[in-house]
Parts: sequence; structure tokens; C-alpha cells
Amino acid sequence: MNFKAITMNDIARALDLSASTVSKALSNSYEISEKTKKLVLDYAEANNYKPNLIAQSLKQGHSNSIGIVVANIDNHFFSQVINGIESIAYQEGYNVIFTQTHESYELEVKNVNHLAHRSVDGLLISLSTETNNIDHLQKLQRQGLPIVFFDRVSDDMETHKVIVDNFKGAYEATTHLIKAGYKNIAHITAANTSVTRERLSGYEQALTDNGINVNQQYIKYCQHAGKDTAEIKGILDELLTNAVSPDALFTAFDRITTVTLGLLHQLKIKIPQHIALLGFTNTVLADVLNPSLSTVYQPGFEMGQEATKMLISLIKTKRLVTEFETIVLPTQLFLRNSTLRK
Amino acid sequence: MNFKAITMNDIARALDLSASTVSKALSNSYEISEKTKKLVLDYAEANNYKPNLIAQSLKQGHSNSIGIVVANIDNHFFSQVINGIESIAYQEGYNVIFTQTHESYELEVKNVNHLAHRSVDGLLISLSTETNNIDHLQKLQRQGLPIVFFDRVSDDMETHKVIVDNFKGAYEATTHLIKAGYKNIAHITAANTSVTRERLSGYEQALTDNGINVNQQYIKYCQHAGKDTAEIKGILDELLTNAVSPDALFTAFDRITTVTLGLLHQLKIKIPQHIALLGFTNTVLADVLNPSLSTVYQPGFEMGQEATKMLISLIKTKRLVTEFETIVLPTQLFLRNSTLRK
DNA sequence: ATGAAAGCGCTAACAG
DNA sequence: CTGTTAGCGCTTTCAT
Repeated sequence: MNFKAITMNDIARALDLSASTVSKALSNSYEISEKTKKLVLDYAEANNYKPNLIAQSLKQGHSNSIGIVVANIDNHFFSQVINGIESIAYQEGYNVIFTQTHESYELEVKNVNHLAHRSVDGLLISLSTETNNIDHLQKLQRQGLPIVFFDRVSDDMETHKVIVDNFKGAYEATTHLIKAGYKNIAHITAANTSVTRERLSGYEQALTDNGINVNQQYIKYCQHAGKDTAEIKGILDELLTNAVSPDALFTAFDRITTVTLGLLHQLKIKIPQHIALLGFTNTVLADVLNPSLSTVYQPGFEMGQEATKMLISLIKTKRLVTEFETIVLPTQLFLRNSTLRK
Repeated sequence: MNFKAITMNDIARALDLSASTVSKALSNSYEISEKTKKLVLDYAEANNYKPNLIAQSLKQGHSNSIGIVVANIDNHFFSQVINGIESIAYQEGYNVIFTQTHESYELEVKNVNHLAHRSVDGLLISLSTETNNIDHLQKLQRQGLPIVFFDRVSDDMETHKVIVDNFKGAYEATTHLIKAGYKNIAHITAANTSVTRERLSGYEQALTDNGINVNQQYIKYCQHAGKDTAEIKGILDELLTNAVSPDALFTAFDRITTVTLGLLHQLKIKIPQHIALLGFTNTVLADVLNPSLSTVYQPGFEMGQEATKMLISLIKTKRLVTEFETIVLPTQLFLRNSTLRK
């Protein structure tokens, strides 16, 4: 059982023409007579001819498709980014292939290489939490593959990037908690990404600016951005048995935020009476959670759009690009019941 | 700016060998001496050689990749299915390419054809709500492309299918509402899919079996499975201004369920006091919604796994397959506060 | 206006 | 053990 579609040679043979004539007719070349064009087009139509895109790609050296690498698609933020990417890509005639790293460095390398050597014309990537080393990307960039970073970026490569103002988003969130009367604000975040560092400094700066000492015992890292519920459970246990248990949590990643909410429920901890909760998440359910959840929202759709526009411009440029841009989008703070004034 | 990776010919030229020797060395053929193998392997390693998968696919007529078509990835159910698919596919050495139809027939046709002619070895598909006609799939099947349906299937094609027991899931859900004391149970569902019909009959049968008349005014269809919030808003308005306003809602699709919850909140309708809510959804947040949400859960991960196993077996079979199987997985009913006894 | 031929990168049958 | 050759389906010169 093997997929066999009709080819140009089949058409050529059937109509007693040459393959090159058929090719030209199909692409509406001025060299071909109207009569022949019609003949070919009608036959192709009638026999459901579709060009073999693999052969086209091999011949042309490009494929009109772009590759996407994200941590997980079952994440509100990333799925919004993907929708933004698609919206621009389709409009510009590009197809989109996406892959998940599941926060694994190994899978990231594998997927990146697979995409590159399946001849995507460019790559859009948000690094996995495990990734420290971007050799795999640098090699491809040196070979001429256009790469644009979004969300979790690396300083080790010069290219276009799209991020949100993580520092400001975290600063505003933390400041809100302080103004609402919370004093002992813990921070749960993912290990090792650019996003981690920026949000952490926003958190620390807000504390400092309000005369609160940064307590290292209140800063907790998850290895895989919240995929491991047990790990977050352990972190909460540590925080809650601390000499001074925190009265608010500021969570920095989508999955960490929602998992934390679930765990606090299981522990029968009242929000915000016992502990307030505010986190980065793009869930559309924030309003209908119990309690409704104060969130830092990231413009995922717009991020996808901007990154894609930049990538396509890189793809289309013939000359070497050496001037790169980093777009910084604003976050939005939505205040709901999980951070009601103390 | 064009991606140029090192090729086998580059290696052959550099080492003064022929391309076929290099090819054989790289695939560890018994024909090649250890010395030459080492020479080639080392050079390839040092120069970051990666085979051009496009060329391999063209040559071999297959690509070790499978294509997935779903409505939307930002849907808890579908993203779980995708994770199930990946788990089997990777293990069997296949890569996965997925695309979204956004419930559009046109996009479905486009994506299906794109995948097929980009030489995926097989296709896994859940139909869009708009799809009535599966010519596009039948043509490909006739040409020998293995196709497996999951979730939203069609009777118009003989092939392997994986579904859940939609009738039973809906029957149990409706019966639960009745037993809990609800009398006027409305049903909001998506238009036009196999899933719609099966869940609708489960709902109707449960009513009938309990001596309740089926009221057509209580059965409402959304055109795009809940993507259009305004449409659901309109439906709720109609239901609530009905002569006898329903005291319970049974929603049949993931997105419809969560959007309905949000809209009831906006309308300041108390759940379950004013209206109970129970729906199909795979959201992991069901426990922490307000109120916690009674749900019909579908084993998405397992569905993805089963479908992929079947597809890969079809791909690997050389002879024509004429005996097809439909796997039916059970749903699970989770009772929470949104359907508390009246 | 049409066709012959070469080649994209790779594999495989066949020769040596 | 290594090389030559042909060909996957398509595009693109270059002839005719």
C-alpha cells in the first residue's frame, strides 16, 4: 500500500507532450499556446493532479513553509502565539509546521534539525527550559537559515526577537500585591530561561522599591515550567512550613499558575484570605475560576504575528542581514478576586 | 540569504570518494570498509552533515512522518490527543506534522492536500464542523494514502476509526441531571458532526427513558463548535427567555462548555441554583472553576495513541487492507458542584 | 510553441 | 570494497 499520485510525467505521456511543456502550461507560461494550456489544465483538473511538493522543494531549494518550536501546545499562551503565526503565514503564502519540545533540550535539538533538514525556509523558536546551549541553532544560522526568537530568547545569537516586557509585567504585579497589603510575597518560577531572569528582577525591584527585603527562601524554581505537579506541591509545602509562611504568591509561568491554583484548592487554603495568588497566564477561564484569578496577560497572538512578519522579511531578503531588532510588547495586568485587598 | 547545508556530494568531493560510497558508509553498509566508514563518519560529524530529508523522501517515496488534522489545538481535548499521537509516533520513528482547520471546510481541504503532497505517509483526521463532503479524503485514499479517523468521523469512508462512546457519555450525563432533580434540560451542541448526532441521541434517549418529552426548543446548535462566543450568547438568551426557562444545561463540546460557563457568570446566573451545568470538556481546571464543573471527560491521550497505532499498522502493511476496525473508548463522568442535587 | 537535457540530494541496482 | 549510473518529480536553460 503506497501513496501514488498522478505526476507531470503521467500527464505528459497521456497528452503526448513533454514534461517541460506540461510544467510550463501548469504555471501559465507565456511560452505555451492557449490551446495546450487548456488541454493540460483540463486533464490535470479531471485527474486531480497536485504537484509533488517534495520534488518542488528539492528542485527550488525552498518550501514556502516555516517551522515553529515551542515547549507545549497545550498552554494558553503558546496556542495563542501559534494562532498569530498562522494568521500572518497563511496570508503570505507560507505553511506552518510546529513541534513541541516538552521542555526537553534533546527534543529541541531533534525537532530543530528535523525542521531545518526538511527544508523549512525559516524557524521561529521559544527555547525549552532545559536549553543552555544553542549550538544547534548557531550552526543552522551560519548555514543561512533565518531564525527568529520569541518569548524565551537567547543572548547568544544576534537575530530578530520578540518578547514581552517581562520586567515591567512582574514589577507591576508585585507592586500591586504590595499596595494591596501583602507583605510576604513568594515567587514561583521556571528554571533557566530569559523570561525567568527578567521576571525575577521585576519582582525583586518592586520589593526593594517598597522597602521590602528580598528573601531567597521565597524564591522557588520548577525544573520544567510546571509540568511536574509533584514538584510544585513540594515547593508549596516548603513555603507553607516556612518560619514565616507567605501571604501571597506571584507565579511566573502559565502552567505554574494554574497548577498552583489547583494545589491550593486541594490543600483547602483560602484564596486570597490565607494566601493571595497572582500569576502570568493567558487562560481564558481566569474570570470563572474560584476565585477569579488576577493575572498578567501576554499578547500571545500579537507576538506570533510580529515574529512571523520579521521571519518572512528575513526569508525574503537576499542580502546578508546584520541589523537586528528586538520588539518588546506590553503585558496587561488583570485584577480579580484572587488578590483582593487584605 | 539561502539555507545551504553540506551535502553528500560535498563529502564525496572532499574525501575523494563517490557519492554512493559516502551514502553507504553513512548507513553503515556491510559493503564499506571500517576505515572508509570512519573517515566518512568523522568528516560528516565534524562538518555537521545532516541528510537532506526532502531528497530522501523524494527518492524513497515515503517520509516517516504522519500528518494530523484537527479543528484547533487550543482545545484541551485535541491537545491531549496530539500528545498521545506523539508518544506513539516518536517511539515508532515517525515525525508528526499537525495543522488546524479552525472548523473551516476550505482549510481542511487545503491542509489535507498540503500534507498528502508533502508526502506524509499517512493521515490522522478529526473532521471540521463544516465538512459534509469527504471527496478530498476519498481521492487520497484511492491513491493509496492510509487514513485513520478519530473523534469526528465519517460514515462515507471505510477505514480504521477511534471514537469514544458518545451515546453512552451523553446518556449518563443526562441521566445524572435527571436523577439530581433537574427537569428542563437544554442541550447545546455543535452543528453537523458524527459526535453531535451520537451525543444528541444519548441525550434524547435518557430523557425518553425517564418519561421526559424531548423539547426541540431546548436543542441548540452552534455553527463552529463554540468559537463564536456571540452565537452562544444568543442561544443562552433564547433559552432564558423561553416560556419555561431550562434549569440545567448539557453542553456537548469542550469550547461550548467553557464559554457557556463564562457567559453564565457574565449574566450573573447562579450555578447550579438557577441553572445547573454539565458538559463535555477535558479541561484540567474543572476542579478549580466556580463552581467546580461536572464534566464528561474523554480519554484524549489514549485516543491519540490508538489512532496512531492503527495508522502505523496501515502504513506498514504492504497488501491491501479491507477489514477495518472501529475502536470505541469509554468516557468518564466527573460529578462536581455545578450539578449539585436540586 | 515545444522539447531535450541537466540537476536538486539521495539511494540502489549493477559493474568492476 | 568502491564506483557508475539511473531515477524519484519537478523546473529551467537552451535548442529547435
